[in-house]
Amino acid sequence: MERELLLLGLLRREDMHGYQLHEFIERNMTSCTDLKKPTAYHLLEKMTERGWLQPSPAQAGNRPARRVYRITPAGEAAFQALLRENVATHYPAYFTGNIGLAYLDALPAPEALARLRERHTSLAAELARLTAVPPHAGSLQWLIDHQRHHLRAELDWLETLIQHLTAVE
Amino acid sequence: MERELLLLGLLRREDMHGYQLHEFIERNMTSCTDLKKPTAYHLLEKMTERGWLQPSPAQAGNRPARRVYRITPAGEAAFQALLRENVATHYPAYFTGNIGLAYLDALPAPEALARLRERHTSLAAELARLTAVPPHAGSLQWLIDHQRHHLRAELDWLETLIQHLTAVE
DNA sequence: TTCTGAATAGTCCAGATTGACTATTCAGGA
DNA sequence: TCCTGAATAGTCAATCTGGACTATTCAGAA
Repeated sequence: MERELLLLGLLRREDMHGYQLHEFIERNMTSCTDLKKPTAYHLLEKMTERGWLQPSPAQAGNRPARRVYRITPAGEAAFQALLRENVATHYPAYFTGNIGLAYLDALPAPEALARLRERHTSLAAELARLTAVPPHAGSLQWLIDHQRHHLRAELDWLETLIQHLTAVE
Repeated sequence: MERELLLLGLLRREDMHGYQLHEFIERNMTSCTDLKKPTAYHLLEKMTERGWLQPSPAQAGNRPARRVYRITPAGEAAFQALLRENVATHYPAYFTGNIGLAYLDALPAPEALARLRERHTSLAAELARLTAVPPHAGSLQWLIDHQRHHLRAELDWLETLIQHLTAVE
């Protein structure tokens, strides 16, 4: 559902073909979703069947023909509805990485600490990488700001956890 | 992969059947994953085929026989490996709800604000609900602490966003 | 005692997802 | 010019996922 909103929103700004869409999402929207290429193509086909998109073959140079999608009025209507829903709702995020925390007591304390420090390192690196990104234009910047805020909070929490575990030895 | 860690970890503490496992996960681990019942059964079957679990039919009262799973030594080995990996790694969380934020400029500013306030309300309610939960025993408490910390950060961020948008009118 | 709705236990199958693959184009080096 | 590896564009088959379903048990109301 939200992946459809994502694709519609991009097509609203500009006609694009599948590869292009996937490329953009992978480069700029990794904090929202992890959309694989075949899934993107599948979604585009589905939305075309529904009449939300109008594909047209396009030739560029002598590359093989690509299917370029344009959003239809029905697609725009769907976008509007999905957007309103999305903005008004709080969607939970799932923390796969916390499953291990639930079983932390199965690990010898020193090893647990060592591994958590490893996690801390990659998390800090990720945050540093993100902080180095030059400011983007438009609403996309909110995504980066949010991600930064979120990673900062994760790092804080991880540090508290490590401190706690260190205290107990 | 992480869902397997989750199931193995529970079966390590106690033999259980599918319904029981799913029930527990739904009640206590919603912050880590959203594991549907049929998926849980599917995973249990797969792990059994791999030799990680040993199912045995169990009769309780005159209920229909249930398949009760016990973790095998191979399963314990898999658990250890998965746990170490999980603890040492930072897994990104995906914020489906931010897709809409990327397209916020497609909404009239007053409406965007109204909808974000709606989101704020449900987020605050969720946090309040969580804060009311009495402390749990053992490592599971980390999950609750983390979730609380995370929701607090989300709420802070949402408030900043709303303020920003209000300032621009 | 009988009935009803909730809880328990699990399954089916339609549809979503993705790892791995094909095939073409293109830039640059030898 | 020819070759190689990266980028472009998309597809296939196998697996994973979950909405909707069946069926039994149980507690309490009538």
